[in-house]
Amino acid sequence: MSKDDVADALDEIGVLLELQGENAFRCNAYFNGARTVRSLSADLKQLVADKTLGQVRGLGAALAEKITTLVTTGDLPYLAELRGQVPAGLIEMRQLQGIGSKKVKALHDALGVDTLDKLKAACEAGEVAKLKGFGAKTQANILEALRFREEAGKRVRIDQATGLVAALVERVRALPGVVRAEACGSVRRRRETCGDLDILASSADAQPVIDAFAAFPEVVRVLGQGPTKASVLATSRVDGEKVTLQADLRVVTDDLFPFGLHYFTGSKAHNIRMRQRALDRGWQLSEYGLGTADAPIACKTEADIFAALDLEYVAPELREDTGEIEAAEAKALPRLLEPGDIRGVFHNHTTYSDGSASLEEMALAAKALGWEYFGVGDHSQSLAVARGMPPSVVRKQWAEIDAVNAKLSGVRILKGIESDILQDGSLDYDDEMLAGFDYVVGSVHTHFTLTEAEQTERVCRALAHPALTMLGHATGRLLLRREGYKIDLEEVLKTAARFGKMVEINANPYRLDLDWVHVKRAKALGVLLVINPDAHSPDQLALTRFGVDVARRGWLEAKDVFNTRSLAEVQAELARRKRA
DNA sequence: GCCGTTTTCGGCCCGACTGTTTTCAGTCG
Repeated sequence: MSKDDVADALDEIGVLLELQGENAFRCNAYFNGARTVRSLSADLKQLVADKTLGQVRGLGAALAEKITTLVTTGDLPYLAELRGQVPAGLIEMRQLQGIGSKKVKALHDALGVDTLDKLKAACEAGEVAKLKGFGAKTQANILEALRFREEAGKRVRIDQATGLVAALVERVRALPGVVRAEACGSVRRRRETCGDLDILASSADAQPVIDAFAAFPEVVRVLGQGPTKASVLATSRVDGEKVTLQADLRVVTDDLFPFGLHYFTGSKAHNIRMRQRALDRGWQLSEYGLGTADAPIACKTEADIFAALDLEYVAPELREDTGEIEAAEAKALPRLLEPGDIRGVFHNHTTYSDGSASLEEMALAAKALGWEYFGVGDHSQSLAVARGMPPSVVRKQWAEIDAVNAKLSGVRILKGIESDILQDGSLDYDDEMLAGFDYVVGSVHTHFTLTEAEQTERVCRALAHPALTMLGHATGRLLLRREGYKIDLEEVLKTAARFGKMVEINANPYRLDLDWVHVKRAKALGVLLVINPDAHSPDQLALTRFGVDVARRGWLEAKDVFNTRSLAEVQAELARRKRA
């Protein structure tokens, strides 16, 4: 049972308790516990085995016991019991915009409503409006929430969110009287998916900014609008795909901008720690300032806020309360990887398999990005659906690479391959052919339904192969579309460390796999990481930036990432590995 | 349910906005 499975179970307990009217702090303890487990960088099974779960902040005796039961038996009788007490439909009702556990419980208690269909019928019959605490407006809002359930409220990928929020921020900046405007929230923290957009602006006069925002062409519905804040549903086409998200704008005076920026960037868990730290000093921290009412502490930037609390500046990507406060206090934060540190990439496709551009076009696009090398990693022979290359085509590609390299200057094409990891864990092609490549990326593209033990053994066997250089997209997930295959990543990372193999951060925004939590773990285990765009066209090389985001969220520095090295260093290292 | 080293009880971040109320509860972030 993975961390996410355990966290999901804890979240569900929290929701079920809420729906029973349980004390909110007790419910929050489960939500906090879920978040803590989700972002644990240590191995959960190990913590269970060592009986040290209870030492993790946020996990007490009760949660430690339940997590232990979940991890060791794969089941939790307490959760099953709660499920039996609460109709499943109530959880769906709770997910509606504007409806929380209290209202769901009231609807259930008073009207016996326990499905979305019954809720709709009750609203249409006018029964909901008659309830104490409800009214005509609430009833109409519930109907609206039911109608928009399919359209909004869904998370989108970071590339989609970035596109939409950039358009909105640009419009806000152009409004009269706006001094500064920034995207905050999960977009600024560079999470792999986003559920909404947070925008902060500063202006001496908020109302006109709010009113203009609510009338932007991207806005399809205004969810709420006050003097300093507006919530809207905004939509746009990003790369041809329709993206609809809730977008919140807050407008503050410019002297409050740093506090607002910090507050609305979150995460919630990070903010709670920061507020607590302020309280420990007899101060208060909120979006309106730091200090006391009598003695506010002026801050011009976010860095000033951290400094006032005796902390190093914490980059937004690290603000998850996963140790960044402690590290900032000890002045031991990593010097995070920067996009400009990247000097080339290794896993990309050309027309030799399922890419859309030639070797030369791809290499020139890499050069245009300022890179020194472009590693090709077309598909191997077994993957017929992606036009995997039989050995004869590989030799043809090698000849063309030599020819293009002789012609081009300022960029070097490296002869790589994305070799399928076959069902038994062996690599595609025989050893002689594999030895002809500069490096080998090993990836799983088939047999996703093996058991976790089988999949783990398969990948670990590939990692043990002397020819393998790096492991591609470790779980095969497609964000918001497909779960990754079941695999014990802890075992995979330990095996990679044992054999000195690199692990890829696949920068395609559909994948972002290895995820940031495991990136942090990989670094702790001494695994060298490599960021690859898995580009199938020249413009996709720029997707590498999303991989840099993941690396930063995983606390990586330039030295932790192979493709920050120069061409000469890369060639020397690859040659050394082939001799070993 | 978790936490704490002035602790084992009494707190738990806190403000904006909405819709229901006529002072506040619920929801959200």
